[in-house]
Amino acid sequence: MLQASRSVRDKILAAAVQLFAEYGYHAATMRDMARIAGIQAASIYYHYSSKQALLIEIMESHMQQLNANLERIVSKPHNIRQCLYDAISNHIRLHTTYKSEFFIIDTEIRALEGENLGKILALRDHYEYLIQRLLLKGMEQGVLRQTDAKISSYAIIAMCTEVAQWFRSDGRLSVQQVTEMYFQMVTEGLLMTKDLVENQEESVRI
Amino acid sequence: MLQASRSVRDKILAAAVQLFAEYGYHAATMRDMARIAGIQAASIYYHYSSKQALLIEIMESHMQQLNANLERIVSKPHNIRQCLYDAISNHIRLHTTYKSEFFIIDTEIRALEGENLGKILALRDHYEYLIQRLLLKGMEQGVLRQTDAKISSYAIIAMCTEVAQWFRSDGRLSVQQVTEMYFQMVTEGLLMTKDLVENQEESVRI
DNA sequence: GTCTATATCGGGATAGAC
DNA sequence: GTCTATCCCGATATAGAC
Repeated sequence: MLQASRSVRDKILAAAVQLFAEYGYHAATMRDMARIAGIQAASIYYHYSSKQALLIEIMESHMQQLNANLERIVSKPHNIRQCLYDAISNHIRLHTTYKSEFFIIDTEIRALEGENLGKILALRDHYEYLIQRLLLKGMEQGVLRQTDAKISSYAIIAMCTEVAQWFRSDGRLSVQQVTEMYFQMVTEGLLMTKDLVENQEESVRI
Repeated sequence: MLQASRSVRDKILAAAVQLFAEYGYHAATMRDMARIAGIQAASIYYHYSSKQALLIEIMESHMQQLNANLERIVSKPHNIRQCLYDAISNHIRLHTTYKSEFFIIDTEIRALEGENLGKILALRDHYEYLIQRLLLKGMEQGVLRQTDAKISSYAIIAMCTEVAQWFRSDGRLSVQQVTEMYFQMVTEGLLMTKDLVENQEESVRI
């Protein structure tokens, strides 16, 4: 593939990401996309066969990256706590770095046609399976509380995914700060523990 | 308003809820809506001025109900822990009872036009404000750990909202079971605490 | 209040020149 | 590879009869 053609392809894809995220798949138009990419609408079809082809490319490539990273994390011989931290870190890092792309994945599943829907659902299911297996392993080892692994995985994924909706890279919090906050929330929850209460009382006494 | 006209109005609204949730606002058509309601497309416009009017009615009424309930909960002189439980319970109960409606609220914000967007965002902001105030009160009283109230509120809301995406009223879990699981997750997290480890060891020994 | 008929528009996609 | 021109369809919404 020639350099010049790749560049236009990328511009089209970037424009699609921007418009799908801002207006939604159905409300985004090929004409607007072409305008942003600096070409005519018809020229898009030399690079992509349809609007749907753009959607599936955006969704599939990023889901695959998310999954590949998680595969690598859970296959390492780390302890469960570290694995869980890495998994949350990966999820939040990708969802903040590729904010628009993952926002599209999160909100445009309904717009997938034919076998495209199955492809993306399979990737999502596999991701959930990896998280659930991690949680179950943690429960077996006695590191994690006994909970319903499915429900816990949904809760973790939902809260970490939603970061893509409000995170600003020029905001007051860094990706790492957010990751640490979410990890603490997932592992320890919000309630003050007896230990902490005692520590607090001690520090007040001292 | 006559009884006969109210009935058709409700059928149209129900059809809109179903189609907006299934296909998304822009992909849902007035013709399909009319077919489901058992009338012609043109007849819808006697009851609703536009497709957008249907969307805002669905979103506004349910957001108002969610907010009104939370207002009532936080104004009661309960302890913080109970208030937090009631808040989570209210959120999950409404999101499972009016699954499609809240799914629309969660995914079609972008489809709101003109001042409608501002109306819904104001309701959402107020809801977040009430949750944050509850969390801050809990921190002041030493019942809750010191965390960033904004971030914690986002995490709680995100995980409880997502229940609407997978919950089935004929599934294996009741609304109350789900509520208790999520409350435990929010308050205590997943990690096994020292207390629990000791208890577990004791019960093994015994 | 509901209908039939239709105005009006904008969308995705294609044909074929260059 | 990119263009101009256009096809073709389906969408929201309106007009006006009944």
